Amino acid sequence: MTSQEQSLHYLQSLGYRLTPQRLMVLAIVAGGAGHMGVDEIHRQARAAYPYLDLATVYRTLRLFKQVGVVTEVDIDNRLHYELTAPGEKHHHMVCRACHRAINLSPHYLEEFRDTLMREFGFEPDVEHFTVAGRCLPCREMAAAGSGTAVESDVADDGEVD
Amino acid sequence: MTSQEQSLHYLQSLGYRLTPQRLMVLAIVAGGAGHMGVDEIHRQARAAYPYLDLATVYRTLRLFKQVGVVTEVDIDNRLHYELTAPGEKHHHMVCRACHRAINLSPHYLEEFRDTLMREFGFEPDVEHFTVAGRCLPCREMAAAGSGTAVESDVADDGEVD
DNA sequence: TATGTTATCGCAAACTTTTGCAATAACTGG
DNA sequence: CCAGTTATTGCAAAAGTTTGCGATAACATA
Repeated sequence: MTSQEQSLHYLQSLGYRLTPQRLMVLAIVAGGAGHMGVDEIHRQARAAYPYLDLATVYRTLRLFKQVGVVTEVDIDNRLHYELTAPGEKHHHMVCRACHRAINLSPHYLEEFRDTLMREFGFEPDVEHFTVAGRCLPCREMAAAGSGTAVESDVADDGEVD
Repeated sequence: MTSQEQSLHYLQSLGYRLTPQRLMVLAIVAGGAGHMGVDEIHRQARAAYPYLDLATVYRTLRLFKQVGVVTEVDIDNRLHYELTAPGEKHHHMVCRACHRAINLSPHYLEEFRDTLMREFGFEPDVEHFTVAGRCLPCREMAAAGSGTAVESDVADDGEVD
């Protein structure tokens, strides 16, 4: 059985119902390469199933995230989702200049997690983790010229309002 | 000169203008104990200056954060701000069950930051950092009974929709 | 297969945060 | 102290996300 079918089975075992909307959203997220924006998921889903509401897409993705089927990434204040690949789990570093997301192996977080557990009894959600910052290309660009490693829209730092 | 006056001076030195709105917001955030929600800041500000718009509050706080005057904390999907205490800088652990924020010394992040810089050239924003997770009281409560260490509203995990 | 229970959906509206724009006010130089 | 420049404001509206609610459909049981 495919990993999609496994996910659906798992949902059902938790008492959630299998609906065409959920199948649809799962298929689309599984089909897309990398993290997809919510609106893109919605647009694709509506192509096949025109009545599917945006709110349903949000609710479905939130559920999928909760049970670990997808991973949520906040990119420039917008939610994005990707299929959780069990076994190749990873975290994200999101550049605040170019908004690209770079994968990060869980290895880099294990020690941090252990420390928090030991010192505070605080159990961090490290099943997924996003760090904001500045990526290498953008930092070099900033050092040299005016700010971003990609040509797209970017609110650079020095500006006023 | 007080730390508030220093902040204002600093803003001016960066070319930003000193407006009554900015003074007001700064005074309120400085006066409040701990992190304050945006609406609470707005409410208090309007008591003394009724025309102050919510958008201005958001813009002002974003500016303050950008220049390092305040620290932003995301608590349960809502922005909160507190005065940045230079010298006693700290990060936050936010419990996803009770939504309380626990302070975290920067010490715990230095090594993580160094690793990311060394391995990826990625410079994480560790001037402020928020980790989501579950605090000790909530975890104990969950192990025993129904989920949260405080009586307030909480979306517990097991529920559906 | 028919029936009951209730999770889920679609819709509309709320909520939080951001943005465009014209009017205003803070700073600058004379 | 006055006039010019332009950052900042208030307002209105957009954008992204969440929520309430009645209707519907998925699952369980008989």
